[in-house]
Amino acid sequence: MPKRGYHHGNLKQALVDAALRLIEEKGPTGFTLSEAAKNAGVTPAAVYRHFEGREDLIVECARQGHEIFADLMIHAFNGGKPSALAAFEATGRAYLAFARKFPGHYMAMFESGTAANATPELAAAAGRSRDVLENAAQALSEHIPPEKRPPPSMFSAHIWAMSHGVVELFARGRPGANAPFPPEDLLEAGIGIYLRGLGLITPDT
Amino acid sequence: MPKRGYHHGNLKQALVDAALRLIEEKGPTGFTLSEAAKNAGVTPAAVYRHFEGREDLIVECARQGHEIFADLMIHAFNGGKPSALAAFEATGRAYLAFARKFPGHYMAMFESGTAANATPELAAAAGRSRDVLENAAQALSEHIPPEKRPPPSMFSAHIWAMSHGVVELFARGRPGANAPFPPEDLLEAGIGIYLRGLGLITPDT
DNA sequence: TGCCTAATGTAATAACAAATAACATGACCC
DNA sequence: GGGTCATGTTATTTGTTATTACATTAGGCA
Repeated sequence: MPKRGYHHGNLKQALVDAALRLIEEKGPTGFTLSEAAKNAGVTPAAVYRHFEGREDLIVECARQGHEIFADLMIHAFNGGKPSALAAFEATGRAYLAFARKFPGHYMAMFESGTAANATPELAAAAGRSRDVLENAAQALSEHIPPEKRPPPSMFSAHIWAMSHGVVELFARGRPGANAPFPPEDLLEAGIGIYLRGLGLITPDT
Repeated sequence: MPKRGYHHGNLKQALVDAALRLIEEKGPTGFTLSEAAKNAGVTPAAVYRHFEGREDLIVECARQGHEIFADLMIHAFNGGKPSALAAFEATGRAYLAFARKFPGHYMAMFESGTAANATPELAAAAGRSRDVLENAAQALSEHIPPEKRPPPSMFSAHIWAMSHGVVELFARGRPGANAPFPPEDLLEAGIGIYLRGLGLITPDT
């Protein structure tokens, strides 16, 4: 490898990557700015050329996470094909897949204790990922008998809440001991029961 | 009150109380051992007579939280009276009420990044509160047609996940902006739809 | 080409927190 | 009244965040 000179070349992203690895490894609490700088091969003070401080670095990690998240969800939803229901369930699975595949991003987004509106950029990215879920709920909503149709934003909030709860409580080592079930199965069953409650799945079996 | 002398009298609990106030105010990340000590009227080093360190102090906050939590849930469940369904719904409301009324405890329990099995005492307390929910689910489960009856532990996991998700995402300032609905309504509606999906609420209206 | 300037990284330092060790005080017991 | 141990303090070490002043490189412009 060609030894880099005085200038790093792409320090900003290198710092974000280092921070993500550290957050994934030691949690948002254990993460330190100094260690991220060291892992990027740079002194702590250099970080301040690109970020306002520790908090701002975490916020950027969260922002990038929301961008990836929204893209994944859009891809999973796939414009509502082949059916509104199938697309919706794929979106639910994508939620859990994201949490599994990008744990550093997920922790920065939801477990770092940073306000979602810390910066306008973060708020915009978070809004985008929320809209994806809400659109999926909206599309599926039209198959619900109107008299028992909740507002789509409530519908999507329920799904988001259950998904997030499953991730937080059962896809890590959180409560009593461990998950009694694989989180994927737990979430899929939960969403299935919920959709049945809305009349979206016929109680055939 | 008589000014205390060299000895505090009940420093251990005073430190826990100070820590809880600080966690509630500035989040588990912003909480510092030194400030908790100062708020309790004592030097930072004194803390180490009662706790192994910062982490251990948070763990004790979480443990006390689980004890309160379990007591509240037991009281809400009320032995399954007047009906299994009513008792179960009361338990769900108690979850949210706990998060509202004891935010410091709740954050220490679920947002502090401490493992739930950090100490045997914490694991025991966490197990107790989990059992309460599971028992409530078990009791209600017997009203479900056996062929569509999920294991009670899965049932309770779903409820816990949705409750936790609602608290985390919509009972604070987390995502895009704010909750589009009051968290209480959101959770009650979500649980209602879920129970309908299980055939526990007749679709009369 | 050779300087000028802005961007980028370093060194030095201050303020603060965690943790530990050595010391001081007072409560309790005989 | 004296011993002893739990409890709290002072002092110190180490590590982190953040700031400031300084050094180096890249790239534009004559």
